[in-house]
Amino acid sequence: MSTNKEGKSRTYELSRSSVERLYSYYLLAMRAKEEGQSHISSGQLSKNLLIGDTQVRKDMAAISMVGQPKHGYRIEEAIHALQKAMGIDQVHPTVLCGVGNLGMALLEYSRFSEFGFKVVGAFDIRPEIIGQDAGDTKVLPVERLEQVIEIFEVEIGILTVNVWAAQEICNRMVNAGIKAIWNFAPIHLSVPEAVLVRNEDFAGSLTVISHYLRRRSSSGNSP
Amino acid sequence: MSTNKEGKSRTYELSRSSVERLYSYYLLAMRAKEEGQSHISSGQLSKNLLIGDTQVRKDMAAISMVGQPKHGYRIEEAIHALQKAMGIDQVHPTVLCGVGNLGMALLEYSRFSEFGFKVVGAFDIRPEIIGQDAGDTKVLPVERLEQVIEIFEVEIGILTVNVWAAQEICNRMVNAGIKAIWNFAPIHLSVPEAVLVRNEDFAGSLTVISHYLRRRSSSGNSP
DNA sequence: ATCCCATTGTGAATACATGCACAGCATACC
DNA sequence: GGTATGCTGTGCATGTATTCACAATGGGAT
Repeated sequence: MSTNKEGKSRTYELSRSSVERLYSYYLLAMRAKEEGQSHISSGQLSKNLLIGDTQVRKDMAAISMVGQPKHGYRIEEAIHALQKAMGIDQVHPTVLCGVGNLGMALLEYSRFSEFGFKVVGAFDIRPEIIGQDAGDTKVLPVERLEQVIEIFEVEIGILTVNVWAAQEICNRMVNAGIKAIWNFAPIHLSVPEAVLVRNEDFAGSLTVISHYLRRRSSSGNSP
Repeated sequence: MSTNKEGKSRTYELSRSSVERLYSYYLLAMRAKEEGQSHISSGQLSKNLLIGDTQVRKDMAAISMVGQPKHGYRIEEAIHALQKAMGIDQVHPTVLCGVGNLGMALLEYSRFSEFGFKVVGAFDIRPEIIGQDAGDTKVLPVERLEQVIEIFEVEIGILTVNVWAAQEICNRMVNAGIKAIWNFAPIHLSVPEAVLVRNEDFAGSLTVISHYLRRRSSSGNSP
């Protein structure tokens, strides 16, 4: 496919699960840099995470990083490549709908800016909280949703509304031009194929934990 | 292994990803029951989710459900089996550490009780919020963490503290006897093998979204 | 200049999850 | 009572992610 210098690129495809690991690499690389290291090896990266060193090398190869035998990857280069692959060197205008506890927590989540997520509007339907401060913005009435999305060319919608409102707000976001939705409502949203939906499924996690702790009630049906 | 009536059981192993789906089935089954249905089919379950009907049947088989040809699964029976497989028919004493915005949001997350998670203590280190209401409890000083865990035989720890405090609090939880940790800090905790850690990795989601929206800056290094 | 060795890079093997195709079955209808 | 039907149950095929095993590399020590 695309080539870079020297025709050496392999341009693997970067799988979904690889992408999810990139940020961990990034964090570790940043930390190592602050500690004055000039290189970082796949072994060093893997030891701090729960994955194998082979995996790390494949991921690095997938973002076109070339390491040096005996030294590892040049940190500066690695950080830059990771940022670029993740796309966190770009700013993405974002809106949030549903300023409940969770919504508010997310608005004040400092890490957003590290990813280039810039919240340009927070919306709710409840008159009593409209106008209140919420992170860097004020809470706006949900009627203004489309306007804000169009004016700021918003790309990302965070959905922290009630289940029953989720699909409707989702539709409005999509129609106004949003390209990705971060959904906290326990529902599978139906959207056009071009729109990315990322579900943050607390219920799944709670189920896994509960299942793990389940004490087989040896009673049951065998008297 | 274990057998139930008629020695018909197969006792498949229930995979991690199967477990994550159980709650969706449970929700749909409950809804169908409220609408007066007596049976629910794999097709009906799969149509409302993003998975195939085969998958549903395999999952149901894994929790020893036997369906009736032409009708599907008996709803009462299915709900009971799902509850039991998930373990949400049991109460799990829970503590939460780190009553920031996210912690507070979780404390007021109504869905907890559906899973049998009973928060018996919320802890923080900041004097200014100790004693404040937090969900059903008050915020306690973190020094009391071990006491509460031991007194109430707490099984679950929710970790919503800062990154740099996460491993230390985690250790204290584990030493006091906690069996599962729901971790919101972007770090891979090291724990004894017997302790379950479930990471709620916002960073992973943010990375996936950011990566998806990334505009290939066609500039770069080939001018 | 030569050799050593920690580390990279990758094809092949494995493990796992999902989807397909079809046999089996119990009910409802004729 | 016989038969058609719609759904279950499952072996097999497919696809994807991870791990294994090992060849290749090149800086640094001698």
